[in-house]
Formats: sequence, structure tokens, C-alpha cells
Amino acid sequence: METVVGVEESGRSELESASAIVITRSDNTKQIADPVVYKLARVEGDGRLVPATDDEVMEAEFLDGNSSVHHVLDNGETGVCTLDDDSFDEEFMPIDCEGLLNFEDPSTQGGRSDALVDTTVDLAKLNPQFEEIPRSESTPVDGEIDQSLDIKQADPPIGSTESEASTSTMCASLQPDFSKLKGEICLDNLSVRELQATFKATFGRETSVKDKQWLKRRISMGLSNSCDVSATTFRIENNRVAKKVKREDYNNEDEIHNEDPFDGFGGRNVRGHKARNINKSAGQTIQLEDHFSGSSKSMKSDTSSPHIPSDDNVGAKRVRKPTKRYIEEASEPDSGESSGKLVSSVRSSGHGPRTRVRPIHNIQPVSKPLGTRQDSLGGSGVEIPYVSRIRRGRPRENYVALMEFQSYGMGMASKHVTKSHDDHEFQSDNEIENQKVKVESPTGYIQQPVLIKEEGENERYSEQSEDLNNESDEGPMNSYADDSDDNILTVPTAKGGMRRKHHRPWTLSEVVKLVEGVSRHGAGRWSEIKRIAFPTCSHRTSVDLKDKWRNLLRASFTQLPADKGVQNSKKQASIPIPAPILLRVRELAKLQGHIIPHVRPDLRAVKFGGHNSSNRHVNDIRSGFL
DNA sequence: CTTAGGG
DNA sequence: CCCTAAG
Repeated sequence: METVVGVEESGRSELESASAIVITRSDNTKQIADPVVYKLARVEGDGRLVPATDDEVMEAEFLDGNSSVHHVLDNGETGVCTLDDDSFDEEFMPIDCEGLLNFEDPSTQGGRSDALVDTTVDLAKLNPQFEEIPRSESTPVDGEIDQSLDIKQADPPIGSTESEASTSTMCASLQPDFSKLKGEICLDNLSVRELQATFKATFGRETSVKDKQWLKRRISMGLSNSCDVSATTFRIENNRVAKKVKREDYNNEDEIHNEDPFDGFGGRNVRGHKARNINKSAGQTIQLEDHFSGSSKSMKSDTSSPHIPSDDNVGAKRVRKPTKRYIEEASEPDSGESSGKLVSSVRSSGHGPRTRVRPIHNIQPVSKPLGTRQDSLGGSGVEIPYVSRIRRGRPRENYVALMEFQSYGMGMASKHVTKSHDDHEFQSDNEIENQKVKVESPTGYIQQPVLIKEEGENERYSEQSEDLNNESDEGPMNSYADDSDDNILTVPTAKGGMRRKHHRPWTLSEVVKLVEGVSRHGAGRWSEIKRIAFPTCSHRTSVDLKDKWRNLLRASFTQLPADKGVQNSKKQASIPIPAPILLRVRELAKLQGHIIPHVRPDLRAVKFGGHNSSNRHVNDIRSGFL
């Protein structure tokens, strides 16, 4: 007998959604060495099963290795949930897919629609760019959405407790007890106004929706966005964002920080390519034997770096010679001021080794321009290359982003399971935004000239052409799997280096992923984190991660204490990070023995000119310095 | 190449 | 984000 344990949809738009790949599990292969075998079959439109082609099998294997999560249910069945969208990134993050597992019997589909609805939401929030997607908040469909939400909340998905228990062990992560302190954010207690503020803090944009349920739901999804709630230390229960305090035994990735390097030898391969995420906490084990050779390197230094802040080494920073730039700046004779702005302007005018502003003819787009066009820019009448299929910059209010993620990510997610009941919420948003886009670009080929200007700001143009219309040149996977935005426009520097062009605002889910990564691998192993948490993310270099973490630290230590002032509403225009995340950042920082970026001006002022005695005195007081 | 830190 | 020094 065969049981469908998971459904993975290969299509990315309604046009090709007729077929789905069904992963079946055949029980007669129950053997010790290989207890679970997946077969692939394709369900044609008429419902018959067609054996999968080799390509599909390969594809499924690929998926399995990269983003699938094995769920072990109490009845011993094992499910695999794969997602095609960006959640490729979340190799180590369990993905909630109970709803999918419930899909095993189509006849019960109607009866379980509640659970399935919830699945839709879960899947949708896996989309990391979710919060970036602009939507008009006061749409006429709000009422409809609310109703559906109510239904959802009335009946939580079956089996969630079970898998929650199992997945929660994956990330029990070394949280101190104070996580109980402020860790609970009860959305129920917030007023509409507060909810709106929280919404803004979460998604970075205002909302005018008055409906509490809607707001709570959205905020919940936003906070847990991109990775399963149970994967983080946040958990959402009945509109409550709670921190996890659960800490049972866990023996998977988190062991990196454990003592015994040999424990869990074969089951965990954190960095190996296609490392399986094996969750054996429930006593069930999926044995995928082919992998216990690969992890040699990943063990290194696991034992030696327990991140314990030995209090004499905490404050020791790497000594650093003054940089060239510093010397340059310091020795600038008659600049009159050291405001720094001046220096950069000097460099801009061509003095420095590299210039920040490129002359327009120096631009050489990475990808080949399809054509050129005369344009008079600043009256110079230069030839400006058309660059197609390159979108630059993704400001929060970018319709293109929405289009993509609606049809590729969320659209897919929602129609994943729910065909019977209407796909409210996202679907409706989708339609609304679709219309918007159509208005925006009726031809679909509105191409903006590449605007080369000084340091961005006014070059927020997006080439929203072929992404929408021309899908033929892409395999079904590439379109959304490769993070949909690999082509960052970079400009060549004089030294031959490439400089990225645009600031890409960190999305909330990226932040969450980063925090997760830090909690797993420790702050400092940025390349590891980059590989694990952002594998397909071509932007976000490890340096970026580091920088962002630094910013997060700063934010968490400054903004956190002054939390009472009901969301410092207008102050933060840029990146309002929800307090829970900041909380976690802070506790992680503590855990990893990070020192508080204290401002100690008096110490700084002394330097080592000649007042060594006083300096040492201070050091004695603060036994953590030097 | 990766990390840490300053700008 | 960019740059650069240090491993």
C-alpha cells in the first residue's frame, strides 16, 4: 500500500499547476537498512498517477537534501515536506508542515480544511520576503479575510502538538531562564493602536487596518516568518508570541556547542552538502546512511570554542594598525575640518585611489545589455545600455517583488493544498496587486534606462519586464529557487573590484535567519552562517551578516531598555526590528560572551600617552578589560 | 579566503 | 555598505 505523505508542487503559476509531484511511500520496502523509500509519481490533471521521470527524481532528491524536513509522526510514518521557494535557505530550520501530512487521504480533505488552511499560512510565512510585499491594507476584502481567520483560529491544526514537540527539540538552544521574563508578547492584550504599531515594527510599513484578529495574525506570521515558529525560540500559540522555554534532549545540529564531538556522528552533518535534516527526537529514526563519512571538517574547533566568556579575554579586541585611510585622513593638512564628509568628497573628485562616483561611460553591466538607446543624461547624450532582467534595488514598495513572490512563492504555497476553499488572504492580495502591476506596466516591457547617478537614491528604477512575461527560459525551479534576484547591479571600481550598488534593506526574516544562524554557530562564524542560512542568497555576504549582527547588537542594547514607550513610533524609519528579536539578539550576545558596546569615553580619551598608572587603575576596577 | 573593526 | 588589516 502506498501512502501519500507529502505533496510538492512543481508549478509556479496557475498555468502549470495542473500536475503535482506526489511523494509516495511504499510500505513493503520496510527493511532494516532502508526503512523508508520514496517513490515519485506525478499526478496528472485527471488524477491518475504517472511514474516520475528521472529528472523529477533527481529534483526531488535535490530538494530533499536541501530544504526538506523529515517529520516523524507518532504513528511511525514519516513525511517529507519540501518547498520550492526561498526556504531553500533554511536547511536547518524545520518547516512546519503538519497540514501536508494530513493530506494523505484526499477523502478527508474537506473535513480537515481547517488544518489545511493553517498550513497555507505556515507555508506562506516561509517566504522570507513576505514582509516586503506591499499590500494595500484597507482593501475591501478585509472582511472576508477576517472571517477566514476566525475560522482558522477556532480550530487549530490537528497534530500540531505532536510535531511541535518533536521539532522544538531541535532548537532548544541554550536560552537562559530569563527568557521567560519579557519573552512573552501577548498580542491579545494590545490595543488596535498598539497592534498597528507592532505591525509597523514587524513589517516596516504602516497599516490602517483596525481589525485586531487580522493584525495579530499578520504580526504573528511576520515574527515567525521564514522559518517555522517552532524552529525559533518564538512560538505562536493562539495569537501569542511566546518564547520557548522547553529544553529537552536534543541531538542534532545544536551539538556543535556540546562537549562530545562524537555524539550523533552520522546523524548530523551540518555543513555537508545535502546534509539531511534528521530529527530523531521522537525515537523514530530515518536512516540515510550515505552520509556519515562527510563531516570531518565540520567538527573542527567544536570542542575548543565553547564561547565561554572567560572574563579576562572579553574585552580584548584585535589590535589594529591605523589604516591607510585613517592616516590619509588624519594627515590631510588644510582640510580645516575632520568632518569626514569633506574627505570623502575629496576622494570623489578623483584624488583617492578609487573614486566613488563613476563616470557614466565606465559602466559595464555584468550581464549583457540587449540593446542601447540614446538618452540625454545631463545633456551629454550618451549611449545607455538597456539592461533587461536585472532588477535593481528592491524597496519595500516595489510591485515587482510582490508579483514574483505572490505567484512563485506564496501563490504556490497557498494553492499547495487549498483548492477547495477559496484562497482568501494572499490570493486576494495577489489579485489586487496584480491589477496594480498591470496598471503600472501595461506592456510589460517598460524599460527604464540605467540611471547612473551619484550614490543611488534617485535610481530606484526597476526593470520589471521579462520576469513577468517571459518564463520560458527558466526551468521550473530556477525561477524562484535562486532567490530570484541574483543579479545585483554592481559597478566596477577603479581597482577592479566591484561595488554593489544598492542598499538592500534587511528583511525581517533575513534578520531572523541571521539570528538563528548565530545562535547555532556562534557569532563570528559568518561564512558558516552564510552557507547554511543563506546558501542561495548571493547578496548578503558574510561581511554583511557580520555588519548586520553588529547593528542588531547595537539596536538590542540601546533600544531595548526604553521599551515602555509603546513603540517609538516615528523615530525609526529604517529598520524597526521587533522587540522579541532584539531580545533574542541580546541574550545571544550574552551567551556568546559579547561585551556590551559600552561607551567609555573617559577610557578612550586617555590613550596610552603617558598616564599609564591611572589607566591601569581603571583596568583593575573593571576586571574585564585587557 | 575569512574575520574583525573602523568609516 | 565599503574598506582594510590580520590571520
